[in-house]
Amino acid sequence: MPKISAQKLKDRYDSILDAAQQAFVENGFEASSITQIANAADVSEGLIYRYFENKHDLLLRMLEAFYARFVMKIQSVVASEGDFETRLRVMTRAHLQAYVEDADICRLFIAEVRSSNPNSHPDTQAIDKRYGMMLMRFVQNGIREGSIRSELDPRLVRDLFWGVLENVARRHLNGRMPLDVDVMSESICDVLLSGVENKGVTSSRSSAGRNKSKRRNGRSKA
Amino acid sequence: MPKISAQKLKDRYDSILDAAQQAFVENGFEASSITQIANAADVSEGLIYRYFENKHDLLLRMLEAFYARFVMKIQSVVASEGDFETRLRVMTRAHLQAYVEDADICRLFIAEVRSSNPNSHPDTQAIDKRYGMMLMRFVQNGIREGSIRSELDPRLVRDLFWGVLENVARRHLNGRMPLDVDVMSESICDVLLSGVENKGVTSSRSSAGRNKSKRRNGRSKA
DNA sequence: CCGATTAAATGGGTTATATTCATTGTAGCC
DNA sequence: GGCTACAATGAATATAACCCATTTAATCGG
Repeated sequence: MPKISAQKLKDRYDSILDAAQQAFVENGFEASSITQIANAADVSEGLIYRYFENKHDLLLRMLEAFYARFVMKIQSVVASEGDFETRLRVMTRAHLQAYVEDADICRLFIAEVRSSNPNSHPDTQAIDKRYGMMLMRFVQNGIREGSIRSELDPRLVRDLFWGVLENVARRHLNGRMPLDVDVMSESICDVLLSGVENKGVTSSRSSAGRNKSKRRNGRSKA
Repeated sequence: MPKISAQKLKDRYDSILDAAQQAFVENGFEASSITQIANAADVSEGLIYRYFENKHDLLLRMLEAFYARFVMKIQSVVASEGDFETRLRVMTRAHLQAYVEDADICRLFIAEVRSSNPNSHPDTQAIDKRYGMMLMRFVQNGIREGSIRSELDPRLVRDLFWGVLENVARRHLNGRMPLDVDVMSESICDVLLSGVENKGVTSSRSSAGRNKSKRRNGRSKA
């Protein structure tokens, strides 16, 4: 056969990837078979192994493509004007929105990225790392602009943002509650910025403002 | 063959579960074979299917057992004396500690619980739910005691706690950074309680205290 | 103590599916 | 037009979960 044009190769590649994505999203990774994907993509089973290393590699490439789109979306939105708080609110909304729109892929994405241990699957780790770096830059900008307390470890702040976003999204995806993206993202930003502590004197107890000074700086240790 | 004593049955069950846990932890779920587990447990392959529905069920039972221990640990520690803040610090430390001690099982746990979609695997969801309920009670106590702002949605607060714990733990497990549990848990509690916002007038910008009143109550909508 | 009963345990057989590879087809080039 | 290099095929292979007919042995009634 021929040394086919680059375009044709790309098309074949894409059609296999598309078929795989649809299969994985509909039936999950395990329940999707190479045969089924091959049929859907109108190629032989063997050909898949010319374009992809194996079934799992097929999943990874699919997730990478999804992730690239995801990051692009978030970044374009974060690059917008406005102070840190505005950008935080916009980003949070976009982030949740993406989860809601592509719930099924997100599940696959999270499962894959979270499960792999670092020794195997460096590709997976790389996806995760890029994601984290984007958030990290975001936080660092916030610190630079003076919107985030500069004594905080930016990595911790990033994990805080990251964690609450993923958790809120996941709960709404796995539960059956519909997620009002606008309302929820606003609440998230509020609590991220202000913390949960009750600074008023509402309490029956006096725990609220207790040893604040000690906490803010001191390593009291336990 | 005999109707064996309940004790003997329990022992067999446990020995299979132990072998499975070791295999899964060392090689991961996929890479562990029933044959290998059967050999390690000194039983025939077929017998495993008398005690467990299938390989995946074996994983679930193993994770349930792990999770039961985990919750017990946390609960015993949270039940301790002290105000909300103290309990929060103690719980956070215990939580991180557990992650560090059983890193490999935690990875399996997270992967399994996070990946499954709600339609399949109700057992998995149940594990997750109990976990969430424990945290939820914790938060509600904090609100009742007046330590957490009562206008916050407790579910959101729970997701905040949950998310940052998991994310911090995961990053340290997957990266190679050692995690200083005491130091990190203190930082986490600080930021959870106080939020990230810079309330001082350090900033070159005026973003810090800008529309605070609007934020605290109003649905400004977007 | 014995043999009948019944459930535990075995392990070879079955099935399902990812992966391979010897073979076939064909696009581009001389 | 034939040559060649590579795309493409799909039957064959390998592996591993899972099934089931058969075997083994605890328990108990006599």
